[in-house]
Amino acid sequence: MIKVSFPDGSVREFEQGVTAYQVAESISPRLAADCLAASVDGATVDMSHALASDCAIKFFKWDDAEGKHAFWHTSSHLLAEALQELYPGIKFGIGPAIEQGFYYDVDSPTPILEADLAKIEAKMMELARQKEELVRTEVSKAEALKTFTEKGDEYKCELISDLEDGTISFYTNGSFTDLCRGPHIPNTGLIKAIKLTSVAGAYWRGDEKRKMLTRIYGVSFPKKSMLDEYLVLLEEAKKRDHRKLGKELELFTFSQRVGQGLPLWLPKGAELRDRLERFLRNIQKQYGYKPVITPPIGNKDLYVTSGHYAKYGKDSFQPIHTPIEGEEYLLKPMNCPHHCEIYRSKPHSYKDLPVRLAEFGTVCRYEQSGELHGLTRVRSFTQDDAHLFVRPDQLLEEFEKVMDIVLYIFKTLKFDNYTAQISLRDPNNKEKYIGSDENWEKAEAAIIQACKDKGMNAVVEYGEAAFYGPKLDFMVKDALGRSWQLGTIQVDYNLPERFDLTYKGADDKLHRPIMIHRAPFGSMERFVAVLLEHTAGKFPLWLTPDQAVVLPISEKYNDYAEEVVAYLNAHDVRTQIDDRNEKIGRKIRDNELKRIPFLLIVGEKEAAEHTVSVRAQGEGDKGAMTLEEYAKYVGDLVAKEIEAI
RNA sequence: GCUGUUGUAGCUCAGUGGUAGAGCACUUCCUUGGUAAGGAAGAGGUCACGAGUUCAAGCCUCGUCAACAGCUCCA
Repeated sequence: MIKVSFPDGSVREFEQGVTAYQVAESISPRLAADCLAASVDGATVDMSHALASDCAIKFFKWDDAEGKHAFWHTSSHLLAEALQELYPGIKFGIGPAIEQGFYYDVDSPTPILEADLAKIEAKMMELARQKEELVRTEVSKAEALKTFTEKGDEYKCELISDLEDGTISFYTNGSFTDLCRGPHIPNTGLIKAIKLTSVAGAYWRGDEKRKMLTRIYGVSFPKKSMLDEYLVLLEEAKKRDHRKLGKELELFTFSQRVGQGLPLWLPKGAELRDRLERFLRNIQKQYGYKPVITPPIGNKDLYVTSGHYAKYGKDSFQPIHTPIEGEEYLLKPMNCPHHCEIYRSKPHSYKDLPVRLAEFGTVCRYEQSGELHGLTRVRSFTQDDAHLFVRPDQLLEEFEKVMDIVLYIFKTLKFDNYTAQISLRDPNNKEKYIGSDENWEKAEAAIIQACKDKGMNAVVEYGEAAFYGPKLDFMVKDALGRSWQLGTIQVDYNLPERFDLTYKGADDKLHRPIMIHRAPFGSMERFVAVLLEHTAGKFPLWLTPDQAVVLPISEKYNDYAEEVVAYLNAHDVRTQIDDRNEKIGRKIRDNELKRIPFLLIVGEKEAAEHTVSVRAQGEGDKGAMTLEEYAKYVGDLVAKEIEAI
């Protein structure tokens, strides 16, 4: 007999070799039917896993992440089985579960097109209805290689050759056997609804030099109604897409004639962006930053010195050749080298440091065409950039102060579900980076220490550092769950060396400052994009383009409405008039759809009493206020939003 | 850059080889109103661009440009 303990603390005895399923069944058959996978001493296993000794068990259902993961993983095997039947000679890469569904990478002799997805779905459902059991077998490396060599699956053979002998398992469902670690759900009959969402290319093993396989994405559910709900949710998310909202709210546009990835900011968008910039400028002023301005181009030598040319020269807009032979300029791809030259423009004493140079600097990068994405990835964008030149004894404090700025901004704008990511070098690929190990270690230690001091829960990602130094990045997800880097803080020992930056110490000797690169928004473009998706276009009052629209009941009150508009604009409430010849219900509807925070209705009564009837977005009629009262009311709301901390 | 999909009026979209369409927006007129769509009339298109096939191309073929999904990349 073995002792099995449960999450509630209870312990029960079972025969040795009892399966996880049987344990669940002994509690209730209902539970057993709902369980998709189990955890035994912390390792996720199949429900058919036999318990060999005393252990702690936990069951995973659909509502658990592990349950969904097993469900989708099995769905990918079901997809593979369907593909194997429909496309003879097809070869398989990998087919994992992902955050929202699953995919399988395949190499098919006949191309698989989007139009084929319905047919494949139908085949999958047909196979699912046969309630095929997922059977696990453990095999030796030699056997595994033999199986897939005979099958002609070279991708699987490559995967197997990287595995340790003795750890290899196969899973079989129906006619399909796959190399797989598991775990899987008990049988494919649990899969009741399937949607194959897209087909796309994906490089084998993520290497663009290798063959591009066909990747089929899908999502599946244990109930048909869940799929319907999922599709509705997806539609809702698409309504928050910043590209759609940017057009609807007249914030920005693109023109094929101007060029790909080159955003045009419309008046409302430009004003909004200006408010964000002023907001940050005010903060930076308090933190001792000094504004600088640098040109939109720079001599190629500047970027050769910084090392950027060697690393990114090919990905920049190519050198501009001037009428004079031999001169070469680049469109500025980053501001750091310019700021280094500003630092060099005079000698510095240790007493001058830290020097904090800030610039809303517009940069140009020739991003691959396939990478461009709305305002989140463009070829010309403005960084809310600053470079801090600090002494070693100031590094930690200055780094933490930058973190305070980023966190203050996120808090004010209610970005509460960000991820802090410590981006370090790829330890196996150090040649991608410049500078000594010693400097990298110091820089990494400073970031880790700062996160510790601030109690910041950060994930560490290797291989995500900049080529000159490690970073602390703040990642925020868009409406469809794609992660974007917004704020970034970087520690850099390398550019000060390359530019030979110095300050004179108390010892009368020259010392090297350390640079902190930072951009709390990241870029104005990307920040506005993600903000749009987060707020679904309902910006906070202090940022929103039009804070109020005055709606006259009829044309007779247009004159009074104009008075109201003039008064409010003079008292810092951004106000427009809707003087169209329409009924009041129509004007309310149209302006609500434009996400105007306050609608001010004026008719006979208001004109006589010198008031406005206030209708707040999502709240309805708030009654009449005098103009003075309303202006103060809005002013107070705005003040509260900006001092949110 | 790569794989796949798409491109028709300001917006959302219908139109699969034979005289370019709808709804909304826009303009004018009627209506002058009290908290989410009042009525009528009108104007608006080089069917992304360029070649080709055809008696005839928005529709078929090829190329270019751009957008979308994903991969790769991201100073």
